[in-house]
Amino acid sequence: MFERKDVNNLEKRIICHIDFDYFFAQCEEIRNPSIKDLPVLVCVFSGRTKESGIVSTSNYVARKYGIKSGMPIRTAKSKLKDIESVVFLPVDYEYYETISKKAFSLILSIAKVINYEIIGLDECFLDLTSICRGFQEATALAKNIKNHLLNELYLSCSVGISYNKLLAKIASEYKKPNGFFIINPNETIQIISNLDISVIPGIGQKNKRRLNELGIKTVRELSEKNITFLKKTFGNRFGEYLHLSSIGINEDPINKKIENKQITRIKTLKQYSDNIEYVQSALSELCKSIYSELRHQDLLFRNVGLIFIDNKLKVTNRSKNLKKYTQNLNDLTDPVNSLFLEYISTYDILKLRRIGVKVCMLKKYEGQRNLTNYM
DNA sequence: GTTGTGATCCC
DNA sequence: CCATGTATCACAAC
Repeated sequence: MFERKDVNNLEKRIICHIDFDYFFAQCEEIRNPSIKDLPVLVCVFSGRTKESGIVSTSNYVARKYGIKSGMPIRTAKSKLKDIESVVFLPVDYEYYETISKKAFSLILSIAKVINYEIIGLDECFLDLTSICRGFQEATALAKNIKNHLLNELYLSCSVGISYNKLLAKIASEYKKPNGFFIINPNETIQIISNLDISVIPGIGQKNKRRLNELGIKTVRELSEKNITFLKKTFGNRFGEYLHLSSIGINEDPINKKIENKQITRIKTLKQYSDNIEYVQSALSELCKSIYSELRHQDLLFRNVGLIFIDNKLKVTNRSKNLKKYTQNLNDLTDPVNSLFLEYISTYDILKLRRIGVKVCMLKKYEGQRNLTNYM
């Protein structure tokens, strides 16, 4: 009884964050080790022109030259124009997925955790509270995991251990790549205070800039701001989150049962287009792709949305709720078509660059059969 | 509460 | 004509 109380104390948890290093590019290195010492750039080619698209992930050799995620391929090429051999590869999501699955099943075979959370293809949290007696045991376990990943899958990762998710993630980030770092409770403030605010998840380009404009650059400076000020400036929820994060407090639970809330498919058109039939056929492809994902996950949906991105990269959304949950393809394509026609009717000239289809308000199909009697 | 839209993040 | 694809959340308006 007393022990259980301890385990439930959120301050006393043992949380481990594992992050596979430069994952997509590392997968390519695993497939073809001969490219290891060259800059490797895994790219999303949009198909508009031969070179249009962005860099998804690059290895650390490429990063030395200033290559970053999200950078246009053209920009990356100009940064690397003096380098003799550079490897540009298109994303091969399915291949990365197979490596990812192997890696996580290996991790879970070593750490018999009840509570874990997999995020995307390259990240997970493990709650080691109930299987380790302290950070020391957790360290041994984590190093064991690191070794197995490296020896069996040739995969390097960075690991952070601390007593909550926020700090575990900051810790894994801290010594990347192939890193390992622990943040003990009594060291938290000292370690995080001098870090840039961008180490806090949720502070990206926009929020970093806003905070900088308020004179806040480091975590310490953030912690010195009044919480009511932060709430007023950034909204209640995010403001409170910022304040608590700045002093290392985070009580987010680890839970593996986070279900998809939406499924989106976005596509860049080959050329700007106001040709209705052309766009409609593209939309129809996206619908089919979403439909197969819905079937794959056995999900019903109740909301259908469209995303339009025009030649000026302005984003517009249109969506509508359906009368009830459904899994029919027609219940997807019909609203998509009507939303599209509604949207274009408000424009004289339309230059679409990218289009997207989204379904949300998702629900597992299971059990639904029993409920139909009552509907 | 429900519904629709835009902002932001991360890669 | 450099700028992907996907997910989550806040918030306004009803």
